[in-house]
Amino acid sequence: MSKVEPKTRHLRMAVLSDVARQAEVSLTTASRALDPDNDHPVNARTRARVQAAAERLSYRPNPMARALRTRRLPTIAIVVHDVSDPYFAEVVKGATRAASAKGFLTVVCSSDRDPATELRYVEMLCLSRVSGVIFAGGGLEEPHYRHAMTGYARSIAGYGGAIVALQPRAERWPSEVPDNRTGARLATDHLVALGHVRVAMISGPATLRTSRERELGYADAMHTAGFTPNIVAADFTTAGGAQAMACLLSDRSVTAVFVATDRMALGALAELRRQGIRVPDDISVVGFDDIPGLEFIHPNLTTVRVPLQDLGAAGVARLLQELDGPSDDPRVRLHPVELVRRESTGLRIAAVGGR
Amino acid sequence: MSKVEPKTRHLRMAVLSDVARQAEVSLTTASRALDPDNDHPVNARTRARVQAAAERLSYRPNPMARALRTRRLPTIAIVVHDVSDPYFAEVVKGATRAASAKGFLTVVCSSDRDPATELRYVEMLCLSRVSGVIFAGGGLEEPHYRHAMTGYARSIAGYGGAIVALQPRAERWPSEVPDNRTGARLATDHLVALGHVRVAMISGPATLRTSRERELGYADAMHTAGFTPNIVAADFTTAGGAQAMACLLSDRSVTAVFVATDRMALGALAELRRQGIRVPDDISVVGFDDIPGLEFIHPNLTTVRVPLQDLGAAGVARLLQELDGPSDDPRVRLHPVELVRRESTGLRIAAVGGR
DNA sequence: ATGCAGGTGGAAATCCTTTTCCTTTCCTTC
DNA sequence: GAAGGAAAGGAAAAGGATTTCCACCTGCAT
Repeated sequence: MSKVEPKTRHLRMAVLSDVARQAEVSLTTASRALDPDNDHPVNARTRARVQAAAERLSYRPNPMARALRTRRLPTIAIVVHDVSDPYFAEVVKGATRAASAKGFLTVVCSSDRDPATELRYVEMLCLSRVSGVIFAGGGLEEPHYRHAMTGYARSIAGYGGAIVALQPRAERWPSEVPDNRTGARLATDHLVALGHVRVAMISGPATLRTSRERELGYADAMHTAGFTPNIVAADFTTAGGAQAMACLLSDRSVTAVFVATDRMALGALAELRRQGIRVPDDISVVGFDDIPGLEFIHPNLTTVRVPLQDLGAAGVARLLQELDGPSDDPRVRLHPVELVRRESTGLRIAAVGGR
Repeated sequence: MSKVEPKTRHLRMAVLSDVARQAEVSLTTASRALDPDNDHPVNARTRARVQAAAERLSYRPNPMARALRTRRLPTIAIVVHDVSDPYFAEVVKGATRAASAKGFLTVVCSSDRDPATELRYVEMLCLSRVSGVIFAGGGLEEPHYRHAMTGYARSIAGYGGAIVALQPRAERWPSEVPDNRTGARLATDHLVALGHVRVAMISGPATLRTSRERELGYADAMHTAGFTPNIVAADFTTAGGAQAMACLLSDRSVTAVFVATDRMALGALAELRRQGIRVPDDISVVGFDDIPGLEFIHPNLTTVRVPLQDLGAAGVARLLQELDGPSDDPRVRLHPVELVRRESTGLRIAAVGGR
């Protein structure tokens, strides 16, 4: 009598055959009528009837059964070095938001910078038949793992999955990457424009292409200014940044440093404070990435803004597009970056005897 | 002649029937021999033979087929307010690591603090038949969504999935939560021990139980000290923290502030710097959570350490345990927290006319 | 010799959807 | 009026594992 639903409503969810029965059509027709692509020959009235039945039973197709048949899950994966690194956290945020808008779930794989862990993740992903994998960090540049990685990549392609990179990876895969080279040039030019001559750079591991691209931009700018580059390599960690800074300080003529990532710049800043060197009065520092939270460190870091969330979202969009079949878009799409001036850079004050 | 594998190796993966054929047993026996639980009556020699065959073919069970049958995916989900908030990022990191060690993938759902988004996520999760959901943040306290949420929760339980909370949630679900009350007491006691009398608190939204628990701890400590509590509510954002701080500063007798989260404390610190008030000389500040990166802000924030990664890992462990059947463990497990003294708190310097 | 218990393992059902293949119907066209 | 073709929709297979039900065999007690 009342409108109360039967208790069992929630216990057993409607399946396609329920819909078919209710609409008095076969399973086939029901499936076809409900196909969002709508490209099957089914009578409009029949379709409406099926859709009504589905609606009434609040039918939702079982993703697992569907995945079993279509060979892929409506899920994408994003692999990063470290989810709790603000850089990756932002990228992941952008990616999950974009994915969920398209009805995809996102699994995140944080490799902790360990190639073996990353490889294990990729194997799991491959087995799980996720629709695609976005490499935001990692991606196994190490030659030792490259072979295994290639195997998995092939296997993913084999079942119709796609791969996208958000970092420069030798164009093996469709990529959405920040314009690292231009960004580094912008940062260096800014320091040069402020009158700095001995501009050093703290870079990342030489094996990572991101490091190399940023080094290239720095070198470009230094060369056009007629100065000689001075690069010291660190490892993309804050501790590494601090150490590199300390090492740089032995050369008392350095008055400006371009640091390849904000995280390392944070370490550099900490080292400078420890040694009682004022920023920007004694030394100017510019970072790269514009990770969130920079407004709480002092002095506020001048840096190069990378549209991190957009990058994540673009990765998802690209992945979905790849899934629809290969397009003729450029394989590598560059995302523009911009210099954001804050407090850590200032005019060089000429002084006797260096610094 | 050579040991090179046939080219097709990667194209078609071995399935159970291949293993069965190779081992000369039926599908049934193959399945049983490979069951990790090892609780089926199968002859040791037969089992060995099957396992050898599986090994040889590098067989991996298809998770989708398995999921279709067993009604759940070897995947867990974690829902948070915001993945790029360091608090959640740490929790997610701990969770993904623990999950992957057990062969589970982790999907992360970042609700951006929007109940509707969260609800959409939970529906997707529910449909996807993930093995379980961990609510690290969110969880739809809003009465308006509570009903829908309860429906999904029931549906998850319906197919054998589990739910775990990492925040105080009225004991509806098994929970792993930080000992908020003790932590707040520790923080307040610390300030009192330093000679502060007018100790104020900046708290979070009144609807969140985390806020309330921390308020309770603060009030406990103030009462035992014989002082009167003074709470101003903000919204857990940095901007909110700054605003609340500004508001508190109108009372010139306040010399110490306990802030319910580090993020808000960062905002408070920024406001203090803006107004030229020295920390800890003029005002002492203590936070809560011990999010990473605090070592880069100045002064280093004294805070209450919450074992964030452990919390995430504990959530996963609890979830997996829940999946094995209900245990008789206490429903809510409290995780100990500890005060970490840094630079933002100091002795109260008595002065004439307040502060 | 008969009966029973317990260890083994096979056949088939099950999970739910998509897709292939096929039949029926109806319309067009020569 | 026969042939050809398109539209509509049904039956069944496929996808790959787990699980239920059952049969067989061995060994032991009656």
